[in-house]
Amino acid sequence: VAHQGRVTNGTFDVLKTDVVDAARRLLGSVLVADVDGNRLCLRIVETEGYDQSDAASHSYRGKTPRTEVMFGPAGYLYVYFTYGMHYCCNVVVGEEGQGAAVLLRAAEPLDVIDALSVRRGGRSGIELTNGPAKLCQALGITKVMNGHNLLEPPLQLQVLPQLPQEQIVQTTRIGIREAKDVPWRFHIKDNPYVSR
DNA sequence: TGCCTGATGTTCT
DNA sequence: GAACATCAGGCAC
Repeated sequence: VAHQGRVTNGTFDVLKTDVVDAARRLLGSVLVADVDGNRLCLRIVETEGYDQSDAASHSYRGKTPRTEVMFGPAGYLYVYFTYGMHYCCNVVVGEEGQGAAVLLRAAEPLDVIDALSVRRGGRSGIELTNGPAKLCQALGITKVMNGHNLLEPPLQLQVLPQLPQEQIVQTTRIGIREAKDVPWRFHIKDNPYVSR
């Protein structure tokens, strides 16, 4: 993996697939984040898929200024602001114009970096990154990162080979009102950083 | 351990 | 004006 070294992603062609497949593919993949001068790797352990056919998705009612990035090419970051105080981030997937993205709900830090704890108000352990807004706060992701190309610093994505099926748990999504029964949440089995 | 609520601003009806 | 892809702290059990 890109530990301390160079990230070697050519393209995100592997993400030009349906949202469920992409959400599974992103589990176990690695984020490489530059936080206060440190290069830090995190393993994605929980994802949720959203696409235009889906009443819970921001893209459901078509392209707006807010959702424009969702309709762009795969491999870009879609960041939205919610509940008046939190940011959440998604990886755009599928073909351009499709309006599909995968919410990153939790990740497991592979490096111990104090900067993460500082950004999270002195918290530690699973509390650093076990939720979508916590993850954004820990990594310093805000609206200025909306539309960021994930091939480039300060936040890069390395898509790794898909995990074996027996390590993946599939459930309904969390914290939504519409389309509650759509089972497009995925997480790594028994990983402590998974929310709930 | 689990429910309830306040914080706080953008988007949509 | 209401809803919202959330979180943290408080209180009851």
